[in-house]
Amino acid sequence: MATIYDVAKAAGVSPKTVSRVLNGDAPVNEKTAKAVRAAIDQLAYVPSNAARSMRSQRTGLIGMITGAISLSPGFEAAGLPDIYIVQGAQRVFAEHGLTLLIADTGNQASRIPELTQTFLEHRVEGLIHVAEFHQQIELPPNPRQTHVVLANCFDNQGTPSVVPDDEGGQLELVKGLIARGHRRIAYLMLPERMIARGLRLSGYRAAHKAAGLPVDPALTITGALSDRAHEFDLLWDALDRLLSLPDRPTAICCANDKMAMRVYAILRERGLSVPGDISIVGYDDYRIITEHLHPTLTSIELAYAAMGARAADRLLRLIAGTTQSDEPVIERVAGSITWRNSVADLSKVVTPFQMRRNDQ
Amino acid sequence: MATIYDVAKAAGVSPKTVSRVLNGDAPVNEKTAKAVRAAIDQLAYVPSNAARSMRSQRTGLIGMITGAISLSPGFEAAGLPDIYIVQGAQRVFAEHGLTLLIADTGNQASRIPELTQTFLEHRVEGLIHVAEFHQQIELPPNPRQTHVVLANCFDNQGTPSVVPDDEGGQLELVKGLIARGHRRIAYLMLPERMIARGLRLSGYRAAHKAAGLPVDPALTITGALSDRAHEFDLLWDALDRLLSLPDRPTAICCANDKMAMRVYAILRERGLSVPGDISIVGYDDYRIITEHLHPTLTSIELAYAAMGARAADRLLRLIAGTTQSDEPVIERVAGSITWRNSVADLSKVVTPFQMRRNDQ
DNA sequence: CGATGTCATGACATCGGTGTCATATCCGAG
DNA sequence: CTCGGATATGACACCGATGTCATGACATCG
Repeated sequence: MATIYDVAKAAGVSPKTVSRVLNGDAPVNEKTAKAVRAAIDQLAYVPSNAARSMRSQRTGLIGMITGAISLSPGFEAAGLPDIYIVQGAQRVFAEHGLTLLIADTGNQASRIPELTQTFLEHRVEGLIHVAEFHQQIELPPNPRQTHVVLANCFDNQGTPSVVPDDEGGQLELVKGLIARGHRRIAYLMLPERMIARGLRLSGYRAAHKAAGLPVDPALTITGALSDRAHEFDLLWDALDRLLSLPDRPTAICCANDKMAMRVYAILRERGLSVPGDISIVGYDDYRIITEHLHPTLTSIELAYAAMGARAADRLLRLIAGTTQSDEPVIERVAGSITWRNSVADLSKVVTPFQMRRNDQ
Repeated sequence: MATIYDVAKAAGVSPKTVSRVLNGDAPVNEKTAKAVRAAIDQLAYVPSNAARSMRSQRTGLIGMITGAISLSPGFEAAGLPDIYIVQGAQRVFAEHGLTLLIADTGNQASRIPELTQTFLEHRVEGLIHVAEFHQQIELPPNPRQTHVVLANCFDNQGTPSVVPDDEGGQLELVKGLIARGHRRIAYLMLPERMIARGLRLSGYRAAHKAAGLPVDPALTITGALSDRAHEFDLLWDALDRLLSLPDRPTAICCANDKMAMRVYAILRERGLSVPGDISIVGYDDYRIITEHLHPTLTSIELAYAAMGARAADRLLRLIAGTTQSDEPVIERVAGSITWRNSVADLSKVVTPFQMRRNDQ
């Protein structure tokens, strides 16, 4: 591949002049510059980043490690949208002329040190760890040779993090249901060990408190298991308990859209209509489900792309040294709610005919 | 950051000896090596890939460009799993000690040249273009400075490609239905301009031909639009036509799982049961849908991870110069079918009781 | 007209490794 | 004892850019 010397020779100038044309860091006579550019085109010259970064100490690379980071495995991998975090971040970095290096742990936290080492060899200017679901992690005690930001996870070492606002999200969702006249709102929760479970439950309670409504413990039930086994039975039983309550709930919050999809099926099997007999909301706003289910499912997005972008922003500020001293270590990103047809508005009178029209 | 000179000084040896310890390319006295390793640990030394690759001319980097590559926009982005292609490829490259650089066009084909330029500056050893859905693309007439492989797309320049085996997939799917006693099989097709539409239709026909069955044109209808508008109405009408045929189909092939999900809803609305009254199969095996729908949906996977891995393999062989001369330019990857509860086996007698048990 | 400043360009060192070649040491064989 | 050969190590140049500094050609000003 052609070098800057080849170009210099072809254009009849010194390499340094070619460099100046490329970087525009000093005035070059227009005629000379034209000759240089011609030589560059003719030789299809592409400057070497390796050589450049040796002098400048800037590689323009950012590392990203995805996949299960958790040192304690055992959760079913969501397997899905953490990739949107990557996309969100990539977009921001691209705008700043930075290129993203990515590596996946393939579910083995033990591989993190070697991947980090590789990135350090490439002299990344910063590193983002992305988890598959909101969780606490523990990074190997790596001497911090570079800037690190965590996305969709956090640690107890004070590493800057960007996570979903689970508490605020559930709060808004339940507030919205209350605003639509619902008073008995059930909540099918995530598996026990998941961080989001507790946070969302707090949000659920806070919404009740804000509206002066009591929280009935009979309405909050675990709706999913971490190991996936017997999940359908669990859900069936949970709904059984909810529906046989003396004062049946008018709405059910599901821990995610997948669960909502199953709840649809179970309710249908029992001859109950959504939202006629009972309203359903999901979580994640996983569009392929929410928009294509029938009726379309109300849900709140897990703002993955936004989290990726925010994490990237944060890393850029760390690199630039412009981080505000009063920035919180953990930054929460809220997603927005899309109200679709799975929720009945009990505060208005709705005839069956109107309802049917609304739905699709 | 510490350099090899710092390490050499700390260990009381020459830089070259440190280099030898790192690379093991020449014998080093064990005592010396131990001192060097101690110095490396103590200084937290990480070798610089930039410096190394300047001499060795090997960067260990592979570039990947994702996003809509099509020069003719207008299709609804699948938005889904082209990212699994990235994962599949990443895994293979990691095994070979290569690191993946990724960039996204953000749906603008016009950005490809600049992204390619960036990768060339990083001296990638090869480049993979990934498309969001199976399509023909046209790469800018880039002087080929590096090896290129296409994934999920192909061109007319003879660039090595890895694409899904749409024809074979649909063939097997329909064959499977025929084997289960279905004779009237409808097919709800993809939008007109999509490559996969024609290929799958061929597969559908080939399966009929192989079984000696006639192909009824009334059974193949477009079930989706590229622009998403009025898609639900289109599907409703399509089903209307199918269900009012004198000899109603016993099975419907949907162009993808999303469509199958909607078909479920429409059939239910019409009081038809799946698979009691009619069997449904999807395409893509998008698990979050297929496994959680009720009844679970039979589908054939779009083997994205496998495609990524195959593309990576192919690129590695190109780089190594070990490509077989008789390799076809376009390599097709078949996905496997998972038969779930949405298909009735008409070749056996099934009582309603048994059916219900099978289902979940 | 000489001093000063600006513009355009080049010589040279340098970034941090590794390839090449030279050299020192030690061993056993002849 | 000498020599050939393996073993262990270092000196030095080089990969391809760019930062620093120097220099020559002009233009401007007092």
